[in-house]
Amino acid sequence: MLSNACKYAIRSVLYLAIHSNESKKIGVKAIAEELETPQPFLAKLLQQLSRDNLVSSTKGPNGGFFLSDMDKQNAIWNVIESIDGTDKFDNCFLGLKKCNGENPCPVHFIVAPFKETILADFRDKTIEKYVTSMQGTRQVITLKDLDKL
Amino acid sequence: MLSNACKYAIRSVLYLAIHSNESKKIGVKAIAEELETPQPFLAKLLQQLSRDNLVSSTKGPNGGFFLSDMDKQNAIWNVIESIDGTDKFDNCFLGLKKCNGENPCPVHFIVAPFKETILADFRDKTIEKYVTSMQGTRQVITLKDLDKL
DNA sequence: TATAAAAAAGACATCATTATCTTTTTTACT
DNA sequence: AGTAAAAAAGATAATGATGTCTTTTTTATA
Repeated sequence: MLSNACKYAIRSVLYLAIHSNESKKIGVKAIAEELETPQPFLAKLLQQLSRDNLVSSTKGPNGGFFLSDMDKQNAIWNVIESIDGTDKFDNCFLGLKKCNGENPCPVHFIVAPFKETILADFRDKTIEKYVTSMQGTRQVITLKDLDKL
Repeated sequence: MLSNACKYAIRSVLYLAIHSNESKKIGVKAIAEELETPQPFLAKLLQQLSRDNLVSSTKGPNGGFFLSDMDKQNAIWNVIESIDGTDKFDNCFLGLKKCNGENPCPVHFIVAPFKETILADFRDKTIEKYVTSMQGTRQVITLKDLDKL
């Protein structure tokens, strides 16, 4: 569904939302170690997110990445747009060019409700809200890739 | 979600389920033209499906591919196993190695119900039943890739 | 001002997917 | 038997995703 790149990016954004702020910036190295993702690859992704104003950054000593309060008003959807593009969410599960309620593929009505649900979540729920609901449960730990628990 | 290869394969199987039988075999060329997929690539996929006994074939003049009644008792799931493998269905949407109800990623409870639904459909509904429900509506036409309608 | 730390940028390497092309095997039919 | 049609198999090519390495730019601070 999502590329590795996009998964890394989403997890980074959520990680930064939880652990960083204007006065506590975090470097690529630390983020990559924490999320257990390839460091130079993640650097590219953070650059891209930075270009699209989804994460903030400062260069130089004590520099790093962080999420401003404004950044936290973005949605996961914006991250997906930035890294993968969102075309795939429009596409038919079986790859048909014209597939819709009028002219459905054999799995259309199985897949369509899910798309609605997940798209609504990704589009409408801000990063900030994600953090809130993560802190409600103990989901914070699960941003890591590994099974260290 | 599914690779192109797998989408082509599923559509081919459904196409054969509708249009072929023991005494009406169809060649790769015709299938590829009908579904508008790359012909030599589709040939590879049909070979793979044939090795896994998901489609039947005979060589030589008047040979071709077809679905026997037994073949029609398979599920879409078997096609996915054959072409893509089904690992991706076990994996977390955000790529976390340990993600489950006990230890959920931030989107776990959004994604999990869908997985159940679609997996049940893919695993338990036979090709034959797919054909029946396709013929109930007019979904047959939508196996094509293009918007000719 | 010099230095070092950090992101930004660009070039390169690797791998899987997608796709094509060629040769071989099988088999019906003349 | 010979031929032609079709799948099966194998080798090769093109592309995009993934990942690494090196250089440049920016900036805090000694």
